[in-house]
Amino acid sequence: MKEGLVIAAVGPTASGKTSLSIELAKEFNGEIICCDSMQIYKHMKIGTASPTDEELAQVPHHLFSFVDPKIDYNAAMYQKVAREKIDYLHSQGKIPILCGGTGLYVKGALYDMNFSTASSDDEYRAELENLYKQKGADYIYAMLKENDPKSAAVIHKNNVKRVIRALEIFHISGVAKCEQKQEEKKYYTNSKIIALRHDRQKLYHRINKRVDIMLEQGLQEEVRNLIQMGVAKTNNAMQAIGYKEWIDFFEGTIDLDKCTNNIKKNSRHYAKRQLTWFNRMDIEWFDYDDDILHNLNKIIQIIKN
RNA sequence: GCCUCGGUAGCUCAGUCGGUAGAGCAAGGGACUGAAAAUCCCUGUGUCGACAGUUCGAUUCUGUCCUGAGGCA
Repeated sequence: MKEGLVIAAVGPTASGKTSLSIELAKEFNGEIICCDSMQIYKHMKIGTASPTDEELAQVPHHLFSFVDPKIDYNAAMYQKVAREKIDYLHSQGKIPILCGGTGLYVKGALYDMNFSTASSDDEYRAELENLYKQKGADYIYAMLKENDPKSAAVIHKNNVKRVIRALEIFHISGVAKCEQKQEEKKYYTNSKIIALRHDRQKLYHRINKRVDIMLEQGLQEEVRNLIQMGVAKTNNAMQAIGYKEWIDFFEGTIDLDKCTNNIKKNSRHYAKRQLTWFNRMDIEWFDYDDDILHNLNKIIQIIKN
C-alpha cells in the first residue's frame, strides 16, 4: 500500500484522454504513463492514436512505444513496469498520470491484483490449445470441470482463453483460478480515476471520423511496415483494431471500403466494452461537452479534494 | 403504355399450403486477475407498401393504387 497521489485519465477510445492527461500533467507537475495495451508497442503510432510528437514535447511521457511488436506483452508484465515507473516518479516529486483505455492494465497498476501466484507454462498451454483444436471446447471444459469445478462454474465453456488459463493455473499451482482472486483494494490508496463521458452517438461519430483521419495519415503504410518487419498476424500487437482488419485487405478478400468499415465497427464495439468495464470501477465521470477545457477546473477540484 | 419480379426489424433478406412473423449484420446490455484493442455471454413488436374485397380470421388469396428494378414497345 502506497500513499502518493496517482491520477488516471481513462475512458473509451476517442474520448479525449490524451489531451486531458496533458492538461492534468501541467496542472499537477505530473508526467504521463501509458496504460494502454497497444500504445506500448513501437511502430504503431497512427493506428493506436498514440500521442503526437507535439503532444509528447509538452510533458514527459513514459511506457509509450517501448515494446517490440514481435514480443507478446501482457498485463502481469505491465503491472510490474508501471508500478516501478509510478514509484520512480513519486521519488522525483512528480505526480504520475496514467492515460489509456485498457481497464485491466489500470486495475493491475492501481489495485491489489496478484498476477504472480501462478505464472505461465507455455508448453502446457500449447498442449491445451492443441487439445482444443482437435477435440473442441466441450472437451477442455470437461477437463476444467473435473480439476477445478469452482472456476468452471463461473467461466463459460465457449470462453476458451479463460478455460485454458484456468487449467494452466491449476496445473502450475494446484489452486483454483477463482480463488486466487483478491478483494479489490487499492494498492495506491490515493488514486483518482477520471473518465470522460460522451453522448453515445457523438462518440461513435468521433470514432468514425478518427478512423478516416488515420487512413489519411498513412495507416495502411504503417501496417504494411509492421508485417514487413516480421510481425505475425498471431502476435498480440497484430490483434489491435486498425491493424488486424488489413490482413483480409492485403490478401484481397475485402476491398478498402469494407476494411475501413470493419475498423470503425470494431472500434465502436470496443468503446462499448470499455464503457462496461469502466462503469464498474470507482471512477469520476465528466461530460466532455465539446471541449475538455470546459470541465477542467471541475476535474482539478475533484482531484484536489 | 404493356410485361416480369420486388416492397416484411436500422440494413440485407427468409417465411407464413390463411391463425398478426425470424435469421445474419447493425444496435443495446453484461462478464472479465499473466492474450484484455483479446476472449466470451444475453437481448428481436415490426402499421409484414396503401386502400378495398373474399373469409370467423389476411402480412399470406383477389382487385385497385403508390413505389423500386429489369424487359418490351
